[in-house]
Amino acid sequence: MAGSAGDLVRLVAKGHGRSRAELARLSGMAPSSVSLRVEELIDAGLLREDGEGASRGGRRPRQLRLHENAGVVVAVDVGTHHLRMAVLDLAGRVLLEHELPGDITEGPEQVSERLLEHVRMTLRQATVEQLPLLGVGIGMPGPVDPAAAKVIAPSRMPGWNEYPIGRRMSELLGVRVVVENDANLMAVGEHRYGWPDRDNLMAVKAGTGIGCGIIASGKLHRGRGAAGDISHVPVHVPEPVTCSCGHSDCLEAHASGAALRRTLRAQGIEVSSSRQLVELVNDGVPEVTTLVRNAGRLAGQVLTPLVNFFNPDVLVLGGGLSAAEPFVAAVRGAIYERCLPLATRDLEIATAVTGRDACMLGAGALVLDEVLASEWVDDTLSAR
Amino acid sequence: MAGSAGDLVRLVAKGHGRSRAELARLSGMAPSSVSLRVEELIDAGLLREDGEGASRGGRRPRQLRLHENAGVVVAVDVGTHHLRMAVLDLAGRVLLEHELPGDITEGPEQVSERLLEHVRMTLRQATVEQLPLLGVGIGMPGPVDPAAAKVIAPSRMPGWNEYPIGRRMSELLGVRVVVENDANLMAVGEHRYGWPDRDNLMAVKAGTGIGCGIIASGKLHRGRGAAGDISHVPVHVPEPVTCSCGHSDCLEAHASGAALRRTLRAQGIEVSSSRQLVELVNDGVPEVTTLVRNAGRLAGQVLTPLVNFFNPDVLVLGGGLSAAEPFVAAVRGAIYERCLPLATRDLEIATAVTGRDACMLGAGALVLDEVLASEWVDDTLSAR
DNA sequence: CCATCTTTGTTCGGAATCGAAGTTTTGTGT
DNA sequence: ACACAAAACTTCGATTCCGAACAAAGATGG
Repeated sequence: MAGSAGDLVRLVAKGHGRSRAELARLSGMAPSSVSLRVEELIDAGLLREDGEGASRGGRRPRQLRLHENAGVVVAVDVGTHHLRMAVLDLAGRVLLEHELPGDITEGPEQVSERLLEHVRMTLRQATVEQLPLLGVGIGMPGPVDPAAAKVIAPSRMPGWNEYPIGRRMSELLGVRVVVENDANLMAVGEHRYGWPDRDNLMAVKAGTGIGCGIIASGKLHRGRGAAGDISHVPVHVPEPVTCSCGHSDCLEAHASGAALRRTLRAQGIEVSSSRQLVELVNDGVPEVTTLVRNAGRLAGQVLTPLVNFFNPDVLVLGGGLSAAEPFVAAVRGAIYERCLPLATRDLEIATAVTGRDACMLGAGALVLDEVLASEWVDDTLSAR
Repeated sequence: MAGSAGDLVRLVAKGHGRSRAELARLSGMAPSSVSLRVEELIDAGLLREDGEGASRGGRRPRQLRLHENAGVVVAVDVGTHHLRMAVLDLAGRVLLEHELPGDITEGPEQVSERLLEHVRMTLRQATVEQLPLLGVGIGMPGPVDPAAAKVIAPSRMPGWNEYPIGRRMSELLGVRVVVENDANLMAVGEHRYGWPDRDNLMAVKAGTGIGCGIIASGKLHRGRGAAGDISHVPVHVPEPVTCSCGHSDCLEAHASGAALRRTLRAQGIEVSSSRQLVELVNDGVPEVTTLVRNAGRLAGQVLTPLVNFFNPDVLVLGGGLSAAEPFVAAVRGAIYERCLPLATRDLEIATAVTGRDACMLGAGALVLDEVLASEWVDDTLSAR
């Protein structure tokens, strides 16, 4: 019925449309139509007025925002050793957030059971108790087929291949569920929360594994579904290490958190997580620092041609290793040294603005996009 | 006035909308509105009916096409040693086409003078004499700033830096002129004429230089303006050769047509053009074949990570060297050997469908997009 | 402090768009 | 050969949407 109500809601959600006049400009609709439509959306409980903004030389705009009681989404970041979860309102603001340890190798049944339990528990908390759940976004540390909402051909997740986690959660929670790769989500999250005006962005997630998410023209680029893989690019190293893919000079086999821990173990230094690795770097343990710096150099070596090729506005460095300054410095150095001046002139290289939350927030942003693009908006409108 | 007439024309132009019913489905407009609007467009001379199509179980559709007398665009491919030119109708069909030798090092004044003269001469030919010129698309063999319609920082085009060829042609011809890099245009041309349903495509142009054009989600990806550069990626070679960028292991310095000719000259074999190079390969001259195969291997080595990263549907090989079978075979081999199975499983690797016309046709497609997205459609409608 | 210009938002009549029902023309099944 | 379904348009009344003028609120500048 109401053809373009969704457009208006989406503009408000992204923070681009803050007043009726601005919505009219951005949506191309007539100011009068926008006014009417906004009135309906307010009546339906989707939008609400939020005081007045600053004048720009005339009457002050009556600011609009999404009504905080309209509904919430749940965003989940499933890591190899943790489960992070948040409840977001429709504008993407975090209402609740918590993390618990986990182990993805326990297998899909175990993990999704635990996940489900925690989602339900979280939704019973006072802050969000009465609010309808509209969707769930889940990030997984491996290749994902978003259409089927399954993990496919994962390397460090035994038992997960083809497990239909999306369908399962969707059936049990009764809402739409989107599943996506964690590096892709990091790109989405950083784009949405950190660099909303930069339409071409690469986000490198260097943690236990190494992956990259791509935002092209403001949208997540998936290619045929596997885009962003940088883990099996050959790098220049003296000693070959056999990778899971069968080659011996893959970036992942030499520069991932897992690879670094393996090397340290051979030197008699036992490290259990990427976080501990970074602590050792910050404590100034020379062997570890050298290793991490070298990993950064290798990552930079791989990223250089990709930056020339894709020519992004921003290169975001995230994941556990990005908390280690030598890693970041080495990546920066390699890129500035070897990329074309034309490609680096206006390039921003930054660590993740949203830090450890990037993937989780990306999951939220993705499912929010889906919800706001769905029939839900029109249905809610016509329901009252 | 007529808000969405342009959408309909564009759908017909792209070949997606072939009947009123199909247009209604694709545009989202009501069938009745489409019918009325189409009637107007036919009256205005923009569309015409073109017989009936095959039935799909009911009444046969009355097929629509752009009226061939509505106007034309000129597409130009400025090469280092040639000038190719065509006149296209609004649907992108070639009406006239011709090539003449040229030398880009003569400088911008000389070349654009010659270009202008030939455009004017071509437009006086009987086939297109009465038809209004609506735009010109120009491809240049170097980096281009499309917004300013200038060449920037070219390496093999002395005198061209910042030369405002777009503005100059536009002033003298009185129509809009778009200027774009040749590899980008090859991607556009191949996407439009060869792989219209594949939305992610890489087109490698291996001729005198080496470049790559990117189609992401169906649109030309420009990044910050320099996207697609693969010429200065380091490759593994025994003997360093200093490149114009100051490094010694750039792909371009070892695998471009210019580099191969230089190497052959050192061996006492004088070759004047990429075409002659390919002839020698086809004649089975072993030194040349080895060299070209090695160039293909190097190009493949550079493309491998890019294919993993971008994960396209299609990789198009074009430019002079792509006519040499050993070059193509070596690229294919390198990619299938080292890319991820997930990335190559559904990947098509093909030589340019439109052959030597790719860049020129891409220039036409690009300017056609601009014309059909401009006010021209609405103006023509309201003019009668 | 008042006139003027800007910007925001609303009112209301006319025009464009929709959508449901109808017409035309064809495949399909019996 | 016939009824029936299906697809491609067309007609026409009901609705929506636009756009120009207006009202509200405030900045600017003498």
